[in-house]
Order: sequence, then C-alpha cells, then structure tokens
Amino acid sequence: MTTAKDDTLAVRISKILAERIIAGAIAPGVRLGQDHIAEEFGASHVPVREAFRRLEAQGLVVSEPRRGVRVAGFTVEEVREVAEMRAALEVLALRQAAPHLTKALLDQAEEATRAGDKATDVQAWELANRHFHRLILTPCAMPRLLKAIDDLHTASARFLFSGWRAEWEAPTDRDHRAILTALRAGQVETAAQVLARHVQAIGQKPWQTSRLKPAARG
Amino acid sequence: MTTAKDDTLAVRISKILAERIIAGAIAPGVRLGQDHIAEEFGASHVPVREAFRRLEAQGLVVSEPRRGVRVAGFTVEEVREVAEMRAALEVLALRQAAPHLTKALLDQAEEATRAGDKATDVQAWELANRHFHRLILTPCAMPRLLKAIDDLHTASARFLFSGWRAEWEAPTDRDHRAILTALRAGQVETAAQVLARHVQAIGQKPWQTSRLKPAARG
DNA sequence: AGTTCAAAAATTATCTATAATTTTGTGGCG
DNA sequence: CGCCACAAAATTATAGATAATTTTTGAACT
Repeated sequence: MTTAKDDTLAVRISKILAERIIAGAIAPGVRLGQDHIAEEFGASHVPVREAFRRLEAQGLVVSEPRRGVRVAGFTVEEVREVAEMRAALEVLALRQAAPHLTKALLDQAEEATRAGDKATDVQAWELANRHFHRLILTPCAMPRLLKAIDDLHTASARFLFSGWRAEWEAPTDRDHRAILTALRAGQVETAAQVLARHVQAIGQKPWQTSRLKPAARG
Repeated sequence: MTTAKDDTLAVRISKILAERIIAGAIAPGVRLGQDHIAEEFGASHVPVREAFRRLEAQGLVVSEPRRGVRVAGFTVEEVREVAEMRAALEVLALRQAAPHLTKALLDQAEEATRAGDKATDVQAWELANRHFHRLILTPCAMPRLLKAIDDLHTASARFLFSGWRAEWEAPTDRDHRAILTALRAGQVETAAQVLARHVQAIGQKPWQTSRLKPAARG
C-alpha cells in the first residue's frame, strides 16, 4: 500500500526509511550512511541522497553538510511544538471544512472512532485516529495545509510509537465523540476548541510520569 | 548574503533558483530541465536534482515523476491558503513569544516598521516587513514553527513581487504599529488578533480590482 | 599516563559516462 | 480526422573515479 509501483526509486526508499524511523526501528541520533543504505536497497547513492532530502523536509532526519544525515531526535520541547502546530493548523482546517461536511462523512468519522475503540495495538489505533482526523479535515480543500498537517501527524506518530503510553484509548475517543456531536449540532467553534485541546493534550500528557531520553549513541 | 561559502552545491543552486522564482524571473508553469540548469551552473545533474527536492519541499516547484519539475503556479485559492496558514501559525508563534519580548526587541521592531515607511521599492519594503515579523516571532524558540512560517513568507513574497499591488505601504504599517502598541501594553490577545487580520488581508486584497492569471504555457 | 599532533581511513560530495525507461513529437495509414 | 508505429528527447538510475572533509588511529612528547 505504501510503495506504489510508479513511484520513483528515491520516493520508495524514503517511504521505507520513514516507516522505520516512525516505528522506532532506527533510533534517534543514528547516522544513515548513504553507501550503507544504497547497498541494502541494491541501489546507487544518487536516489538515496534524494530520499534523504525528502526525509529532511519531513523533519525525520537532520542533515549537516559533509557530515551526512542522522535520525532526528525529539525532546520534550519538540513534541510540544509539533502538538501546538497541529492544533493551530487542524483548527484552521476544520473551520474551512465545516461548511462542506456531510452527514455521510460524519458517519464515516464515527465509524473510524469505533475502529479506534476496537484497536488492540498502537498501530491499529493510530491508523484509525489518523483516518478520523483526515475525514473531518479533507473537505477544507487546501492541499498545502493538508500536507503540512499530515507531516506533523507523522511526527506525532513517532512519539506515540516510542512506547511511553499505555492509555491511548479513553480520553482521545471521548474527544472524538465530542467533536462529532458539536459538528452535527452545527457548533463549529465548540468543535474547533475541543479539537485544539485534544491535539495539544497528545503532546503534554506522558511526561508527568516517565521521561523520554534521546539516544546516547552518536 | 544568500549564498554561504560552506553550503553544499545543491543548497546554493536551490537558493539561487528560489530567488529567481520569487522574483518572478521564471514564470509559473515553466519546466526546469535538469541538464539545462546543470549546464548553466557548470554542475552535474546530481546536485541539481537535490536542489529540486529542496524547492519542492518549499512549495516553489511541483514535481511529477518522469516528467521533471515545473515552477509552481498560484491560483487565488492558493494565495488565500498561504495567508490563512501564515495567520494561524504566526498567531501561535506570537503567543509563545510574547512572554519573552523585551523592550529592546520591540524598539527594533519599531525601527523595522520605520524602514518599511522609507522603502521606495517592493523589495526593500518586503525585507523590512519580513524583519519585523521575524523580530517579534523568533523569541518563541520553536525552530520547526519558525521554519514553516519562513517558507510561507517566501510564498507570500512571490505573490507580492508579481506586480499587482502599488499600495503596499499604508494599511500594513498601520497594522504593525497597532501590534506594537498592544504588545507594549501587555495585551497579547489584541496583538494576536490584529496580526491575524493583518496577515489574512495580504492574501485577500488585490483581487478586488485586478486578477492574477496563471501562465498559459503548458 | 594523558594530551596533542599528524597520518590514515572512512565518508561525503561531486563529476563523467552510459543504460534503461518514459514521455513526447512526427509521420503515415486506414 | 483519428489512430498506430517509430524516432527523438528527457528523466531516472547505475557505475566508477576523484576531490575534499571528517573521523579515527597511532605515535611522539610532556
């Protein structure tokens, strides 16, 4: 599903590397050697370099000239930053999307929420969660905005998958339902406010108990 | 100033191309042939391709697989979209920056406003305008947010330089002064609201009289 | 023993040349 | 007039080589 056949090789490599980084298979701070990656994919270094540029634009790796690229680390501040940006942009998207929301779309969104209820692992839940957000935001018809939100969502998924949270169900799904209720009642501003708090909360909760440490390895 | 000596060749090429696109030297829709560009810069196609990926991430070009890249066009809807995104993100940045704003910074911002008053061409005014926004937003200390705002500002500059506006001074500078007054009085929310309207207005005004046409060439 | 400096190794960044795939343009033919 | 085949051009990808820079290694010296 993720790797389309008509994509360019650089795009395919970047998608696979992105999946690994998001899933935590490659730790933050680890260096990605271009020859090493090229050899693994049976490719030359040229498409690998292009893949690096794509990942850099997404914020998944950082590149220092003549020093190669390394997996981006994430501090508490960066997690908060991504959450705040998501909140600001998703609220904008929701306000613009609201007039175009149909009953059918809201029903689909409710189904996505139920799918989140039934999820037994983080991956499945995250899939349903992303689906919910996309369903209610896409009708804004602002491609640049949606792309930006999607990249931020990807960054959020990194934090989610790093294994610090066991209670990802209850509060989130309650928020989802409150958003849908408000939207059905035509109370767009209420929905936007709940959405803002909902997204911000994702970036704030876990560090009350456990602290996320960046990888020591260089 | 724009091209640092220790930058990689791909970065230098992308910066020069970005300047041309922003200045309107290359029209929207025009195809950028990699060999053509490579020859002009006396480089090979490898760094040129990497430069394309950077420009793509900034939204200055669009890339279609196996078809090369072309300068991104901008429709009325896209201009609005960029303005709305800027408004949302700059408001967020201002709220976070407000507690760290010092009198010295606000004085600098006022000086930037005065520089905008004295500007005789669009380029000089845009430089002062960007300086003003950066001064009051940078203290938020959120690098990802600031980078996103900067890219959106670049996109705004494209519209500004496309020659549709002769009256770029009066209302903007009035807004700048209102923002500074509110900030000095500690009225952050007021400042944020003026900033939001101010940025949104940039994307709304000109099309009441003259309409921007995309390049006809395909 | 620890620090500093220099040589060596590894890696990045680039170029040249070439092949493969795809798009595009042209011309003929039904 | 439309459609198919063929040719030309451009993008995408590979391979090997070279220059420049960073990192590592090792040895001399205090």
